[in-house]
Amino acid sequence: MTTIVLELSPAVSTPDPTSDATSAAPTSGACCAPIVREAADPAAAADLARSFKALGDPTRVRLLSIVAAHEGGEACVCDLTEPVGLSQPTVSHHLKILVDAGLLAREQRGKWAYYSVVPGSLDRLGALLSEAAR
Amino acid sequence: MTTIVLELSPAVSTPDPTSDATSAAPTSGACCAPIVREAADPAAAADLARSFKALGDPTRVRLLSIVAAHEGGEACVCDLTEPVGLSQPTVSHHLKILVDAGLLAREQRGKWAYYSVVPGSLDRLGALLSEAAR
DNA sequence: GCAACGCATCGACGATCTTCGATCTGAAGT
DNA sequence: ACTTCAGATCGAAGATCGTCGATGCGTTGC
Repeated sequence: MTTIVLELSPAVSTPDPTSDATSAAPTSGACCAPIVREAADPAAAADLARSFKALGDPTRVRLLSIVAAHEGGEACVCDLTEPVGLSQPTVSHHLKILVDAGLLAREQRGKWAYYSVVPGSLDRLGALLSEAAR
Repeated sequence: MTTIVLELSPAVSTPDPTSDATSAAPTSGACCAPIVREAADPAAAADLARSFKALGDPTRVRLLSIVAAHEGGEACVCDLTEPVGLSQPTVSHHLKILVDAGLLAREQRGKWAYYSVVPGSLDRLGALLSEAAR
């Protein structure tokens, strides 16, 4: 979901460059520096935060890593429950969060449920970070 | 802190490729596919998760964006408290979390505290994500 | 010295999250 | 049909988080 777009680029009409507020405010003037670019709007920020929150738990990072480390890039729950040392319901819970975040895909084949990393999902997040740092 | 390193590359001694476990398990065999690469160890995963958790809150994403949008890439608390619509203690709390995560830097100049984005910090996280997706 | 200002810190409260055991749902297998 | 197995879902307990008002600390100005 989500079409995460972080708009940082469009320059906001550069306000009158009369007062140079960069070099501190010596006496009484305001501390505030003018805004040069447009900040991310609340909706985009919430969207981004939702994705990062899914990666904000050590167990989920490990699950993602373990899935990616498996041959074919997929693994079932029984492959994951032991390496992380948590109960099966807990692992299922974390996997659901990663699926909801669009980072993992779930496919049921017979008795087992196979999880795989959604191609490009991590790259997309990484690109957003690099772009935001510009 | 942190020297976050996510080791996903070093191929673990490819186990005997006798049984092809990729194409499901038709009858009784185990569902498990072998591990091809080494997964991130718990310490690295916790380190990564700590950074992502700092970005896992909408307010903090906005703060980071607003700071970056200011001229000179820095802003004081009084610049941030109004755009996010939260109390000053709350904003200070979020800023501290971002500083602890190594994403923001704090510099006190006279009466005001100026926050700026740590150069390369977001790029580093983004690069780790792209690498992990390989 | 004293008041005003910017900001950090300190509890405190409610909300959310992580984890578990217990239970439910489907798919194989006998 | 009944049992078995993989996995999801369901409360519940405990921990963590986000937010606030109140307060403390350092700097600036009178």
